[in-house]
Amino acid sequence: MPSKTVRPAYFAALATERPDIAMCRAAAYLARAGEAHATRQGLGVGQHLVLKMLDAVGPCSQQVLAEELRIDRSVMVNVCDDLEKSGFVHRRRNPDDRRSYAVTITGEGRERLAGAETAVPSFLDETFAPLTADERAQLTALVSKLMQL
Amino acid sequence: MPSKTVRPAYFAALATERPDIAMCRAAAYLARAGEAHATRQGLGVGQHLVLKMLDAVGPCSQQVLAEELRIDRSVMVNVCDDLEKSGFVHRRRNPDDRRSYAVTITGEGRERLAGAETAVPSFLDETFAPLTADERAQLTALVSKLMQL
DNA sequence: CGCAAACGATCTGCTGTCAAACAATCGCCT
DNA sequence: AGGCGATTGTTTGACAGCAGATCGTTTGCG
Repeated sequence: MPSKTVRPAYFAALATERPDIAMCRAAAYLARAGEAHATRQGLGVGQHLVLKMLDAVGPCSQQVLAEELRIDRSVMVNVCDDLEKSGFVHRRRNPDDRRSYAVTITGEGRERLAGAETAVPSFLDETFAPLTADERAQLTALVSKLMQL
Repeated sequence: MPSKTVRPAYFAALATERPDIAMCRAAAYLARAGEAHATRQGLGVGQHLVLKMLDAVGPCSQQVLAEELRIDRSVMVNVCDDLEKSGFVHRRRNPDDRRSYAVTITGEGRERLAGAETAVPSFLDETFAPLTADERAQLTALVSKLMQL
């Protein structure tokens, strides 16, 4: 989208000097786009990620979900509450350690996840449109290395 | 920092599949590090950026500062308030357009900025330690292109 | 067995950000 | 001239994220 004003464009200079600021601003843009896409789909970003992880690795405690998805515990509570209210997961006590829940995805949850997943590629194509597939892969690799994965 | 548990490490897989999520998590890490560094220096991140831009391009309205630095207008109000209270900037009405301010950096503000700037390189070296200088430049270039700068 | 420490889930309070509304001012248009 | 939409700075309300305390449960250790 072209900018209507031909201002000094100081931000470009700042971005080259402060990669941390540039990353934060880019992430804010991505977060807004993702949130908008998620609400269009009627499924929150966190909810989507939880369903996706449960489908991939099986039942988990909220603790593991929170740590692995980098979502705060106290936020995970509400995410799982909403998912349970919608019937996409069910929580029952882990018989081996009754302190923890075994959060499990339901059949209905799998269907919901499948529907949401089909919309992801086009969303990524839109939001990462300025980058080629190769550049996108480079970016992913660099970010992963930054976080020491 | 090594992780104490050798869990499935699902996040690494998620990061390769969802670059948007990976970017958001990395940016959150950077934001936390930057905020911690800023409070150590006693100058907020936004305040630092405003001083830096004023020093680079001269007096600006809060609107221009907000748009260029990607800070919300209603946040910029408090940032400029604090800077003015500290004596680092002064606001006077623009005589040509009395709706807007001409926010100007003071001599004291320049001194404060210079002190804060000297601490930036070491901060960047710490937070971007996993990346080489070349990779850091690649990352910056990719992020800039993503935001179409 | 009894008790202290640790852990998982939840709740509460605080902080920061953003959207929407509002007053003052400007530019435009007839 | 005058009216009306747009812009600038500000205030307010809502909401997400996070730190810390709480409650129930389990584990370890004498």
